[in-house]
Amino acid sequence: MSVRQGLLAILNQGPCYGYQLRTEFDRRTGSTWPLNVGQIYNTLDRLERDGLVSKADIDEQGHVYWKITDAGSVAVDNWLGDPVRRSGGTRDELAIKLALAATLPGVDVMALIESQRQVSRTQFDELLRTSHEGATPDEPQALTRSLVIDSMICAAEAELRWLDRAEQRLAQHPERSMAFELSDERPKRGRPARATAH
Amino acid sequence: MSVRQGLLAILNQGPCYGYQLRTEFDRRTGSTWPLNVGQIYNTLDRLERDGLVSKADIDEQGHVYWKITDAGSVAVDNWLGDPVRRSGGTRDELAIKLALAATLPGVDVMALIESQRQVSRTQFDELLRTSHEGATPDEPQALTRSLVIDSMICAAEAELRWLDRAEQRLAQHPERSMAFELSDERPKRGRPARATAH
DNA sequence: ACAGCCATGTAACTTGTTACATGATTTT
DNA sequence: AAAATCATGTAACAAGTTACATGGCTGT
Repeated sequence: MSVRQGLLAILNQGPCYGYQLRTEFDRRTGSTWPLNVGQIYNTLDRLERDGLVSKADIDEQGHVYWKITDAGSVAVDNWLGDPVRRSGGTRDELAIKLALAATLPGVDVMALIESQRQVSRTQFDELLRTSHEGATPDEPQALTRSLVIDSMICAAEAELRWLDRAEQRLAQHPERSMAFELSDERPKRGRPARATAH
Repeated sequence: MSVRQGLLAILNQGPCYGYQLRTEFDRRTGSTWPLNVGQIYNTLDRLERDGLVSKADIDEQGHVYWKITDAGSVAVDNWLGDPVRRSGGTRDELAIKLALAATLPGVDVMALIESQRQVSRTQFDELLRTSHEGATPDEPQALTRSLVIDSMICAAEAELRWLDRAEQRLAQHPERSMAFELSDERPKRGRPARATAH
C-alpha cells in the first residue's frame, strides 16, 4: 500500500498531474525506488474508483491535474496517524527460505547461509559507500535520501546479524535432525495410512 | 514469491495433498505466518499452469496428491541456490512513510517517530517474550520457530535503531526546511508556468 | 531530421489474500 | 445431535509491476 498511500499523501499537499507525481514521489523518497510511470496512472484510477481522488482541471499545457477528496484527506491523516504494524503480517522471504531449507534433506544450509552472507555483506558495503558519497549537497532531497539509505543500512545490518545467529543455532544441532520427513500422521479420516512415496 | 516457492520446495521432498501442504508449511516456518488454506489450492493451480507441478494419484481416503515436475525441481534448486537480493527492490513501508512525512508541511514528524517507536518497542518486547517462552520443547519445530522469531527480533531491533537515527537527523534540521513545496518547475513544455494551487 | 525526454494512458499479468460453499469425518 | 476439524475447491479482489502505444516538445 505504500505507493498508493504515498501518492495520496502528496496529493494532499495540492493538485498534481501524473508525471509530476512521479517526480515528487522520487524526490521525497530519496530517489531510491524508481517508480514506473505507468503505475502512477493505474494508481490514480484506482484511487478515483475508491473516491479518494478526483480529476481536476487540465492546464494550458495539457497537464491532467488530480486533486484529493475529503475522504482522501481523511485517509492520509489515518495513514500518517497509524504507526506501521509489522510483526504479524509481514512475511520475510529470507527467513522463510532459510527455515524451510533447514527442514529439507539434502540441502546444505551452512553453505546457503555463507553464500547469503556474502551477498548481504556486499550489499551492505555498497549501502555504506552510497551513504557517504553525496556529502551534504544541501539539497532538501539529501536528507530524505539519507533517511531511506539509513533504513536500508539498518536492515542490512540486521540481516547479517541474523545470519550469524542462525548459523550458531544450526551448528548446535549436530545431527541433521531437523530434516523433517513429510508428516506420516494422517490422524483423521480413516486409518493412519502410510502414503506410498513415489 | 515465498509462499509459492515454499510450497514447491516442500513438494520437492515428495508428493503431498493440499491440506497437508498447509501443515508442512506451517511446521517448517515455525507456525509464524498462518496460511489461509484456500491459498494453497490457488497456488497449486498456478504452479500446475506453469508446469512446475502436476496432479498425482488420489489415495484411498480421497486425498488429492500433487507431485513436482522436473522443471519444478530445477526451480527449487535455483531458488535455494540464489541468495535473496534485497537492496534495490524491496520497498519499506515505514521508510517511505517517514521520509515522505518529513517532506509534508503540517506533519509533526517527531510525534510520528515517537508513536511509531512505542509500537515498535511493544512488538519487540512481545517477540522477546515469545522467544523465551517455549523453553526447548525438543520438537524439531522449535528450531525453525526460533530461527524465524530471531529474524523478527533482528528486524525489530533494526527498526528501533533506525528510528533513533532518523530522530537525530531530523533534529539537526532545525528549520522545517524539509517541507517540500510541490515543485514549481515545469521545465519543458511551454513556459515555466506556476500552476495555480486551488 | 532525429534522438530523447515529457506526458498520458491501456492491457495484461503476478503474487497474495480473503470469503464463501460444500461435504466427510471425528470428537464431545 | 452439535461442534470442530479435515479437506477441496471457487470466485473475486488488491496492489504492484511491466510492456506497449501514442503523441508533443526540445535540443542538437
